[in-house]
Amino acid sequence: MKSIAPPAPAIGIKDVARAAGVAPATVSRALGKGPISEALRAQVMEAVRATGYRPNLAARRLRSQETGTIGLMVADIANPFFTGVARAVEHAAFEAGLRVILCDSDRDPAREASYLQLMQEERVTGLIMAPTRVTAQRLAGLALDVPTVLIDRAGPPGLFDSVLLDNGEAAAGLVDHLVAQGHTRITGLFGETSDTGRARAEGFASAMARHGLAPDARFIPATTPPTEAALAVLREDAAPGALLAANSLLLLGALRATRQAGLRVPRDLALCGFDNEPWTELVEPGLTVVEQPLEEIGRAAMRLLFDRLRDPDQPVRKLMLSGRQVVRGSTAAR
Amino acid sequence: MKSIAPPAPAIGIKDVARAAGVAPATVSRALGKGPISEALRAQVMEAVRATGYRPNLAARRLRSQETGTIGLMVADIANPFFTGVARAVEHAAFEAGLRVILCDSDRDPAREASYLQLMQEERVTGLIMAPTRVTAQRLAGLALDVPTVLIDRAGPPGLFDSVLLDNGEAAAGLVDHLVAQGHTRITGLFGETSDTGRARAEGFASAMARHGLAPDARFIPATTPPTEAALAVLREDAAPGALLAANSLLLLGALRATRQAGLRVPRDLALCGFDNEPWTELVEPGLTVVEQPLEEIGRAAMRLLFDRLRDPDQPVRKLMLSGRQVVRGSTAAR
DNA sequence: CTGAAAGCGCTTACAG
DNA sequence: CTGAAAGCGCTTACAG
Repeated sequence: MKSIAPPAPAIGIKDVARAAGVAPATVSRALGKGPISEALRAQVMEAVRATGYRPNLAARRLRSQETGTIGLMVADIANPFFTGVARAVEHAAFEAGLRVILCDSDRDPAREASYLQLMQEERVTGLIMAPTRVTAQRLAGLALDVPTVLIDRAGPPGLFDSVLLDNGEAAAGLVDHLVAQGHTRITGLFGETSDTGRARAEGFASAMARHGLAPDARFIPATTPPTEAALAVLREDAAPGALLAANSLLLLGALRATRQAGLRVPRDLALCGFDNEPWTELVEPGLTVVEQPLEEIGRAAMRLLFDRLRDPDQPVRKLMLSGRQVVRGSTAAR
Repeated sequence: MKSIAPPAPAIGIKDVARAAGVAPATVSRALGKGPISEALRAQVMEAVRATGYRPNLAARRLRSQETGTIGLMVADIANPFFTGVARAVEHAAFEAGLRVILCDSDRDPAREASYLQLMQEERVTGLIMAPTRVTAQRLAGLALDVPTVLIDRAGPPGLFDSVLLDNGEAAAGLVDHLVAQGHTRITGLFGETSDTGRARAEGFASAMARHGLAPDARFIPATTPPTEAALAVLREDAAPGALLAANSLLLLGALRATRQAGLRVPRDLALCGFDNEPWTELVEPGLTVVEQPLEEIGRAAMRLLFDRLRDPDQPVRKLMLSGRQVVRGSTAAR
């Protein structure tokens, strides 16, 4: 039995040129932006159709030295934050006629290094990346010769364009809201090894101070199960009246802890935190959260990248976007 | 002020060859798999290090006619189903030394067509794709000359390798479970325009018949808000004792409907459906669902693709994976 | 095992 | 506006 698919006839620009009765260069011009008469262009396009020609992007890239490709490196594509950003980046890229190579680092610095190497071999037009803390620090000494925009973490000061949530402002906003609801004993739960956690803790502390309250910030090691961490706090003698969880894992842990402790929200304890994930609306009562503008973060990253490509020498920019406070039942006045 | 980054020195294989005192071909062999003495290889590697050389993948691809690239086309990367599959595909690709180009079709046939064209111009090694129904039908006449594996939808019979959940079996399993809990009046909610919905409806109907029960299957148009659709059913005179929702949107709608109707789950109504999304565990009571093996779907798709590349003439395969039933409070016996 | 030469499929100065 | 020629940076027969 013969193979159905022949071993690829491989139609090239020369075949099209022959079919159209023109030079290969003319075909290239008809397909691209080169100067060409309308008559010849139509003639060429017809030949393209007749031959079923498809440009070979590898050849085009090698010759033109432009890849039209964006690298997108995230820590975990299954995380809704990165998924949302990735979606926006992909869409912006499509509209700009660019391809995106997806790199999921899995929060593994070795994978990040490997992918960084790949991005350079790909000669990507630009890179949008959410580095781990480890890689972010290494970035300074890496001599990355790819225009890069960092998301979620700014990296070494002054070296990379970046876009991130205004974490301090967002945490402060949550404090303001809790205080407005009559709370004074507020405990904040923050990721210990997270830059983002630090930034949120600072906003938390300064807002508490502004209200003349004592900030009770707890830094939770990544190794401690969030539910246990929250439970420990709730069982202290001077248990808080409100809990602010600095990321969705901690918020989920806090919620589970309230259930295990038999506390009613918001009656016994107010609860709020970060990231407007679907489940935060569906639990009863719904949880008050700060929503990150995922779409806008992705689009802004692309915008910064394009600006950088246009003018490589412009000053480095750090774009801070405001979160949106979504108030739900978990912080209702008692 | 001068630019910090010089206009790219562009170190090529010839520069490395000169530094190592060998021919360019030798450098190529040292970097690749060509036969070479250990001494020369070491010599070359040292020169590579010294010069900071990075291979140009566009050139390598053009010459070798191998791109080492996988196209991944999903309907919506923000959908947890596709996110999970994408993650698995990305990881499998990384391990195999392949890159993945992410294509989010946004369920838009025009975008799909555009991306399909791109994949061919990229000369991707293979394509893994979740087509819309429209594109799935067109696929037969498209003369796609890229090895392709379909996910989530099998497409034209016998044309493409595919991997999907055994939807009929999964729906039947849910029916069996409900019946075991004592239910007889079971209504199924299915997406009207969805192939997946059809397959689940068939499993639903045959399982009901097997139990000697009358199947009450409702096909909900995509234009009808899920909550309203479910509410309408719950307000009928002969309201069901159990609801089976064939996708997570319908399940969410059903949940909201029970709340709006003031029904208690599972006391007044049992509820179950598809996709083990985080919120299904967090609502009270937790919802009984069928979990799709996302990781395995992605890995299996890659496996089918590799097999196809190895042997292009082997028969087309349709791989059906079993879902996992996650039983929670929403279907507890009353 | 090693080198010199050809060529992958395009685009782009260079002439006309 | 059009064509002939060169060359992007590699890999791979082809000799030796």
